[in-house]
Amino acid sequence: MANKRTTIHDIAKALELTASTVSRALNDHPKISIETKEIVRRKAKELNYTANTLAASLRTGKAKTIGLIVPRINRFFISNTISGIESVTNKAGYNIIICQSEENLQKEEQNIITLINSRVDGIMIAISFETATSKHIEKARKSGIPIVQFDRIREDVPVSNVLNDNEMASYLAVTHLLEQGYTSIAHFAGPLHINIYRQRLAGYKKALKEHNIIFDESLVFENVLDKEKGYQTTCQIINNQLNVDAIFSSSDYSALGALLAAKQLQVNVPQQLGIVGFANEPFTEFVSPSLTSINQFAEEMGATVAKTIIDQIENHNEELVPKSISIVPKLIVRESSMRSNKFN
Amino acid sequence: MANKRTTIHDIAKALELTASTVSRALNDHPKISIETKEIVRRKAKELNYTANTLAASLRTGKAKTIGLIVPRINRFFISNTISGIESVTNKAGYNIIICQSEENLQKEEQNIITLINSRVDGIMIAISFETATSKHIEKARKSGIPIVQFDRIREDVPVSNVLNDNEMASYLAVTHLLEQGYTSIAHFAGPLHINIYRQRLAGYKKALKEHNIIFDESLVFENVLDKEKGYQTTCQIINNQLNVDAIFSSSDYSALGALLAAKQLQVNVPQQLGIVGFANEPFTEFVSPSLTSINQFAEEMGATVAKTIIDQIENHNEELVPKSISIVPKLIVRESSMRSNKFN
DNA sequence: TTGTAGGCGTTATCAC
DNA sequence: GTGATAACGCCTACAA
Repeated sequence: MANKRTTIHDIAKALELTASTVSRALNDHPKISIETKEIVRRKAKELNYTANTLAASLRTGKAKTIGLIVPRINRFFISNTISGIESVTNKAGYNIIICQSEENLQKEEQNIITLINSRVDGIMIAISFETATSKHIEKARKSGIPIVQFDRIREDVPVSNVLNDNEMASYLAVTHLLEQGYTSIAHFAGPLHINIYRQRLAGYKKALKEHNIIFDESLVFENVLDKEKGYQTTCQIINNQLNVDAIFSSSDYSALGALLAAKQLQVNVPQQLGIVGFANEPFTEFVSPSLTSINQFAEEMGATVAKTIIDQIENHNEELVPKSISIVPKLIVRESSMRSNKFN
Repeated sequence: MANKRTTIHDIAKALELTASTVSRALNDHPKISIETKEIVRRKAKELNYTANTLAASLRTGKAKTIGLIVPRINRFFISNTISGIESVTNKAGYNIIICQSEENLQKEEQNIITLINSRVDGIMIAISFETATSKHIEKARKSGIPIVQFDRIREDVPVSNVLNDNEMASYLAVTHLLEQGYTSIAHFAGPLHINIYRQRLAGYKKALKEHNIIFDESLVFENVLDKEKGYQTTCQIINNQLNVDAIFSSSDYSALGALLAAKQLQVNVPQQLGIVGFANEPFTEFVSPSLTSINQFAEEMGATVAKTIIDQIENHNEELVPKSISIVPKLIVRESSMRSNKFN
């Protein structure tokens, strides 16, 4: 086993050169002769030299590493976003260090500290459900480290964001339901202290308003994001004979729960109940009836996030103006909301 | 903006101490008085000090960082594995740097170099489809860096592995089909130069043998892993009237393709055709009929991978004996393979 | 075109 | 219990 790794000094010694020359040769410095570069490279390979990025980073102050904080890695949307991020960062020569907050504020705060200690060149973050403060992000920002927020963000932190246009997405979804002849649309919302769920609600309201339908608060069910909640809430709606002929859900999972409840209670989807979910999870295509949903272009979002932070890192204008980049999601119409086909 | 970050020297100066003392105080060194520790900590907080892990790593030779190479992050099984890994590494104070090989050998080789340059303390890897050589992994291993392979591995590299017991899983699945009265079972395999697909085939053969069914090579379809391939292959099987009454697939996606083909060609599942997939993707539960599959306990696998590499890093016995850890997956029986209920 | 010297921020090893 | 000093491996003025 190689007890000690070869350094540029070893190469220098073997070649009767100095470490500086070796360093420059390896970095393809213009003022080093081609021959020197050649022999240095050859020797490096021969001695199994591998550069020590750590030392270089310490010296240059640039770690060529970007931190990423997400609530959970194993979510369809998130993992696809990460995939998009990695593709871009990798090409640009950056590593990414990934942390999960596990929807926990304390872990998120700890993650930020860890990343700062690792001297990452920037931080990309999607906040946890619990994150109802901006202190930790502000602290990082004030320390001068580039930050980009995405998807779930704190709107009071003046940094660049990459977001889906959630309001537009909802608007499209609800408009679609209205055009299909549904008139009394319930909404399954998430926690409304999180931007994305607030925006989805806003789009829902906007579409209603445009169709002169009065917003009925009792049709908004907060915190209905998983299958069970969706199932229970839908059972309630049906059993209590609430006047509801469609559901627009902020989550495909609760939409699925709605579907299962309807099936069980013999309510026909889409005839008696239209359903639209959110996120275009893979299963939406395969359930029966297939589930109308919103495709969020996660990989593209990830790529945009990565490009934004890299741009910020490399063109570090002191007076950086935060950008807000919006990606327009797409409504994917499927069976669960297609009533008109059969009627018209 | 903080032009320069505070260092232990700044703290030392402010307190009329030396950097060594500050360093020791911050690291809770036993020989530093409690009072000193207190004032140092206070001052550190006051000056917004954040430790520079880079410098410490350079000095100690330990980066407290582990590299992870996977084919793609955005796969259900992989992202869940990563989640399990992160939970463990985080708790143990390690960062993880994630790279995607994108099923590409060249990228995988590059990833290894990058990780070595970053002086990671260890590497966890699941190889790409293209990886038909072990050179790059061997090179890393010989350089003395701890490596753990998982899921998709090169069997000729003498390092520790964490694997699903794919053979057992297949065996369970096929035995289940046989017990349901299916007698002529086709197998959708993956590329057979990859261990997991070879093992799945082996389990398939073993179950057949035990039931005295002669293995028929023409019923094994290699490289049928996605929905389209599954669909096409199943259409072929049905249209050519091959004598097949069940399909055991190495992938839920091709199993889904089989399901769709059967539906379209009016072949009843499970009565005329039993189907079992692999991986227990979320959609398997929701398609109709629901799909029998194999649950792989990805998070647990990830946790095991992380524990294994950390153990190896921290108890670095020169003569380390590679371990092979096997996790037994679970057969999840659903509608697509339950014929007996209706017959018996 | 190459060499010299110094420092990035820590920590380890001696001293005292 | 604390201080002085050197070293981890690399990069970069500045000098030659």
